[in-house]
Amino acid sequence: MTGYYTLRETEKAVTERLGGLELDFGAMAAVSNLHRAASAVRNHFEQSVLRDVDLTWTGFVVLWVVWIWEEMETKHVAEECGISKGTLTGVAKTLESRGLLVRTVPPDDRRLSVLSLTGRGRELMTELFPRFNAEEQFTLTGLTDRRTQELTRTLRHMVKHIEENGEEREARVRASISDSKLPELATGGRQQQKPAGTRRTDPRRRTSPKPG
Amino acid sequence: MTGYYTLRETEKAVTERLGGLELDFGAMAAVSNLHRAASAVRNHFEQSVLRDVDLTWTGFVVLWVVWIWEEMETKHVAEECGISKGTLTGVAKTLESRGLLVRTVPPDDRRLSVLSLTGRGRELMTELFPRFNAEEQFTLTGLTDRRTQELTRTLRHMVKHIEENGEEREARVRASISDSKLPELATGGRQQQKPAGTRRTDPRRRTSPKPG
DNA sequence: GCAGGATCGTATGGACCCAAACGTTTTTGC
DNA sequence: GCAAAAACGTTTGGGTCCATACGATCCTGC
Repeated sequence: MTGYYTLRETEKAVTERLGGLELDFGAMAAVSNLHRAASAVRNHFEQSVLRDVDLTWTGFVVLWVVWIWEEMETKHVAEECGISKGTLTGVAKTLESRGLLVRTVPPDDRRLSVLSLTGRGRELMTELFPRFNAEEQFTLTGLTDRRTQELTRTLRHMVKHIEENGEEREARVRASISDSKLPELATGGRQQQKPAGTRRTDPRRRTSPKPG
Repeated sequence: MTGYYTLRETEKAVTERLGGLELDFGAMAAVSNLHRAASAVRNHFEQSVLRDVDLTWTGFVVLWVVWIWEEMETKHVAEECGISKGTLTGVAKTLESRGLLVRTVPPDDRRLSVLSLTGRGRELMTELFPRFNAEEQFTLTGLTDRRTQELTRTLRHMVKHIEENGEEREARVRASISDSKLPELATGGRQQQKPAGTRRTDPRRRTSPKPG
């Protein structure tokens, strides 16, 4: 039903492939199912509430954030939506062309750009969001309130941990990898020659979309 | 630290925006954190183990699936990876050009295309995957085995429910929406005029990546 | 045998997505 | 005051991603 192969078959195949190496299959299953579930949920929204209003997932999330906060600088919108500011530029342009959102430049700081919904944008969200929320409930059908809360708590824990310790960990991991033979293995010798020298300013996007 | 606004502020703002409407904030928080966590985890992998071997998330998942199953028809690879077959064509081409994977056409059915890793592809995964698994563990730091298992169980439950009931639900939701004023609202009157007539064959991608 | 249909992988177009580079505007240091 | 630095949104280039529309190949019924 779900996958082409069962869990047990997969684990067996992985074990064969990795022989004696010590692997944490529990962590593997958890992380794997995290992406599986997120993908299934997102797909469900795209195929139900979003499809006939012709909104992408990202477009909807942007509308949602701007709707909730009335108006917001693009930088913060990108952070809240979990996308890069460069991506947001394009998405906002699309939504603006459809008359759902406007961009304004505040006179006191003309570097900024502030997003806000149009009347029709607000009307759309007022009509759309309750349906969206109903599908959120649908995706959790069969779970008790207690289990849903436990799920939320666990996920929050992961997010917090990664946000607090991820950057340091990433640096360490990358250092270890660059000392290994992995890079040449991956590219086949012909190096990618990244300029790497001049880092400008703002890096790294936020980890995620929507509220807390 | 984490977001620009706190959870409580967000809920307050949502409540203001939706006044008396009945919303399930618990479901909202769970679904929201699901995406937040998935995004944080994926981002962590991209910035740690994948970055200096110059693999995208999707590229890695494709390699992983092909690695585990030795060789596999592209259709099934796409399903297992949670991407469309059209997307896979491009990704496979990229990986092939880097000498990590090869495509072969079986003589008995020349419509098919079968993927398998090259020697270097296998070597890469043997070296890379244990590091990947270590980061999976890292993302779950601080959770007991019991909580991790509970997380997995809950997520599996969601995936299963959506896979079994999603399609029907989506049809119902879309019917309800097309009876409402939402479509015109969203597009501003000027209809999108989708051809809509000729549905060919295979629709709908699989919901997810990686094992069970 | 041989049309018609089903199913395969691929090509295309448009949206998304990030990293990096860029130009403008504001802030900082002196 | 005024250059240098910082911060902003946007642009660009390359890759992913889906839906759709193919062309090619198998399969089916007659």
